[in-house]
Amino acid sequence: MEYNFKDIEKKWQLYWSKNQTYKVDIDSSKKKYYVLDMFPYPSGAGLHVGHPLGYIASDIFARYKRLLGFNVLHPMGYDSFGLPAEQYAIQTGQHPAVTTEKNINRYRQQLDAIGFSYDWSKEVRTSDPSYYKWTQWIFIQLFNSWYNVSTNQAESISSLIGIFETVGNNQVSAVHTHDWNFTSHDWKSFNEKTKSEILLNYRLSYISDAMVNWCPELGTVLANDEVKDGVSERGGFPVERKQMKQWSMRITAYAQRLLEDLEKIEWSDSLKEQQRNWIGRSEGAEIRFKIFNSELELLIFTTRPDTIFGATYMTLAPEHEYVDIITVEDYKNEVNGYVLEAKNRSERERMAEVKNITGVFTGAYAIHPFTGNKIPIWVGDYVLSGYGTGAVMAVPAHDARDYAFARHFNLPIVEVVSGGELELGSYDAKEGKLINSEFLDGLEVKEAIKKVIEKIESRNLGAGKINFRLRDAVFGRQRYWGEPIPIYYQDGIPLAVDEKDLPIILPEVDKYLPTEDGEPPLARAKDFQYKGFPIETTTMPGWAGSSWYFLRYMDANNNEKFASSNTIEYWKEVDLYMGGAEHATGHLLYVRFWTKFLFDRGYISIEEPAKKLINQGMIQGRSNIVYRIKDTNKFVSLGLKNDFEVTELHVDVNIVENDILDIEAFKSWREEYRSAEFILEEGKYICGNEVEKMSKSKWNVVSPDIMIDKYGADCLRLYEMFLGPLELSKPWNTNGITGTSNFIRKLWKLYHKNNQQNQELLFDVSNDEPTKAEYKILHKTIKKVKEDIEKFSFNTSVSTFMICVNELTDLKCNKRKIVEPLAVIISPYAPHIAEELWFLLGNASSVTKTLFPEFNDEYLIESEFAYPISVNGKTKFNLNLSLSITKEEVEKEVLANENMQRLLNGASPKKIIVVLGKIVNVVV
RNA sequence: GCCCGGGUGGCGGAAUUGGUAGACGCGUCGGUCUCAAAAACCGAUAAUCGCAAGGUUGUACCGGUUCGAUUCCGGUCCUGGGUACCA
Repeated sequence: MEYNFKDIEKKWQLYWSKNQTYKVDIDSSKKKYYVLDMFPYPSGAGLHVGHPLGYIASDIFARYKRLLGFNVLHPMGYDSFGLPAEQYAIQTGQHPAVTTEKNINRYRQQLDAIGFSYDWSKEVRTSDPSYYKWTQWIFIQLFNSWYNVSTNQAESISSLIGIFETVGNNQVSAVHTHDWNFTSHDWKSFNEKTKSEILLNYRLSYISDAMVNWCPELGTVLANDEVKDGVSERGGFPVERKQMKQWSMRITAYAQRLLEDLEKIEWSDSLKEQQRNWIGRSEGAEIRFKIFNSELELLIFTTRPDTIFGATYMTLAPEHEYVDIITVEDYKNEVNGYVLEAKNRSERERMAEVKNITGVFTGAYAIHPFTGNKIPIWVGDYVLSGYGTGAVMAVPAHDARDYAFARHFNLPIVEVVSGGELELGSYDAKEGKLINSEFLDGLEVKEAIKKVIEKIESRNLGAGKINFRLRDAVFGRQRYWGEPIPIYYQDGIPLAVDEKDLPIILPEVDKYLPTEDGEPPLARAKDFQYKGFPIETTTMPGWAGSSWYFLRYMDANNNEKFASSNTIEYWKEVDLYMGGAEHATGHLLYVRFWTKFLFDRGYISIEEPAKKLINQGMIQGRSNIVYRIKDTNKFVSLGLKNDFEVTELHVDVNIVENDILDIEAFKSWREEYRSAEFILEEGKYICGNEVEKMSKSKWNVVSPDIMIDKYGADCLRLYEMFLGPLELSKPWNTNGITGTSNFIRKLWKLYHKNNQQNQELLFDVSNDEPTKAEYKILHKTIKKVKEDIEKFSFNTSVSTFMICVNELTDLKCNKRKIVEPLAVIISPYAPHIAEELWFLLGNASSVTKTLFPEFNDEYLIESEFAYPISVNGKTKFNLNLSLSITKEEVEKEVLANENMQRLLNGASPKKIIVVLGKIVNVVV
């Protein structure tokens, strides 16, 4: 009988769970290694084949590290708060906790079937009160902290209050929202409410005004994702942009450190670059422009203060507070209309439609601080209110967007940097000499920037400034299914709930919708109070729970602390973090932020959550299409479809194999197809295909269950790794799975022989000493696979296994001394078959406790001699040749090789490539 | 629009990071075995010209650097992810 994966995989999975094989505890005698997967959101569709890609890769690495003797923490859990469960609850009335629980159970079954080596005793669920108790606790720590710029760290709010009481805030250098000067005397005279407002100005979690997508019809705030073409995706109701009081997190306090510390971690350059761009540090200046006939001054931020003499107009964001104030009467109608229209377009839309230039003149003018010229003030939606000061001095000669705007509205363009060969406007002039710029004329750009900032500062027109694109993170959500924010309001003053009273349990509500007056769903809860005062009714965002979960795994069942200090000290940070690149600027920034905060406040001793990060690519769906001839129940095969007028229909990919439709399965798939007829090609119905996002509605979701049932978990694991480089996105297709399936069967047959009588395969290994050739095959494989695992190049190691098994099969090698170590090196990839093989070989213990075999170089060398290459009588270097070639042949080939001749006078070749005794190429 | 990826046979992908392009697997074709089929095994398989030996062209497209480019540089096209309340 062939390899019976069903029985064997079940047997070992049971064995692992019974023996708690993968349970770990801190062990100071061993080096630790922490392998973490980004935990999944348990969706109703179940796990699909895309999920395990990263999980298999990290599992391979975790198992590999165990084989090397590390104490490996490899946990798993669920990011179980989220919007889909809430949407489902709104539709069906089922409590999100119920559906979430159901989904989690399904996920767990599916994960178990793949044979992961997780320590399930450390499972976490973000929606579990015993977990979110600590999420709330961290929120309170943030609420009770401020960022001291002088010490460059977060400190307790009580130290700030102490400073206020003794000296006021004049000497305080803190990250805050509004400027507000007061003395200690003033402070003492403020009432509680004022004090509270002042402190909120400094706290790391605070209340602010934030722009949101408000849908009056649904009475709720929508994600940009939920808004399509200006209307809500759900229901199609109009959506408007609106300011709203929201809880926020002062992540901007950490902008510089988040930027700098990227140097300390081994994340991919592209991901670091994305974070750098997201943080968007830019050096420049803030400059005040007087407004003509007004007391007001317009504050702008520019990265190019040197081009100030090229500023020919000003542009305000439509949301800018001055728009309404400065607009001249005659222009009011037009400006108001424009602002109203711009307001309801999302930032993304506004930026995306850059070719569609719009704007209006306000009728007002600013005064150029150096020339005294009147500069028209415009409103344009290419200026965003959230960045800088929401106002720019436009220098059309040296900025593409300003240029386009100026050309469109016929505004003057003054060139101030010479030396550009390119056309005006497309020339950003980062280098060159200043012209038309009075005291800056003749200076290089860099010098000019310095000089103009000095001038601006000395004349008190503004100051040099470092600006970040990063914005504070809006933290409140008008949703039900999230962590309650542990704040209550006493006479309108927000106060933190006492830590000993945590968690604030998510209350029951009659409906998961906002109230009639547009209050969040939690406002429906009866007696949602603390000490008789109302509790905050917005909840935390999805990213809250995931911003610290890596710490909870260390000590998941601790009721006294989020994790005990000795576990935190032992496990420290994640050594390998595996997850999708789509989290580059969301989760991966927030988790770094919270980690730094917890470090500042002394709760942990690490400043970065993860040393090394690998992004696995996304697996896309590969849909299959059938073609129904219009107004019939007749389906035509792909190659013949052009002869007919057809409708394209998605067909369940599970009843299609290699694009060939299983006609019987199709007929019973749906009632309406029972009597379907087919026009075939060569007796087959060929389906079309398309690569798209995996989605239930496209019938292209492939669940691992079916694959496991058909081919086994090991086969699925090998196949997902074999599919291509881990980091690349790729469509799922099962066309090649027979390859890995064949490999497993071949491996099985390698140490089984056929029983002549009943065709049974009998276990059969020999104790003979392997030959040199056999050892070579083994050690070649060990070397390659080890290198591949360390490079996360799992696809090529699967190839290596295949070559190895093919070669051993050719030699009919079933020797124990080869098969035993082979089982070990295969075990990270295909743990079940490896374990079974190990067991058959008479080893009781699990392969997970074995050491990874070292490769031996001696077996890899075939023949070698060093050949000295001489130039002008001097020996320049030795060639090490590893394939059979004679001295005479070398001489002949070296002399005959043109490249060699040309190169001998220059640098030394590193390598000469020799094939069948011929030098074919030279590496310098 | 902006930021970050990717583009190599019929298909998934290799290529020691500048040195024999196409490893390995799938598929297809041919063969062995069989009454037949399946399975298994063996062989062929980038395109093109040629009976053959062998030649030519080939890593999205255009150009550059180099003795030599899939690899480095400049530009273009297509495509995936992110774009701040999806997770």
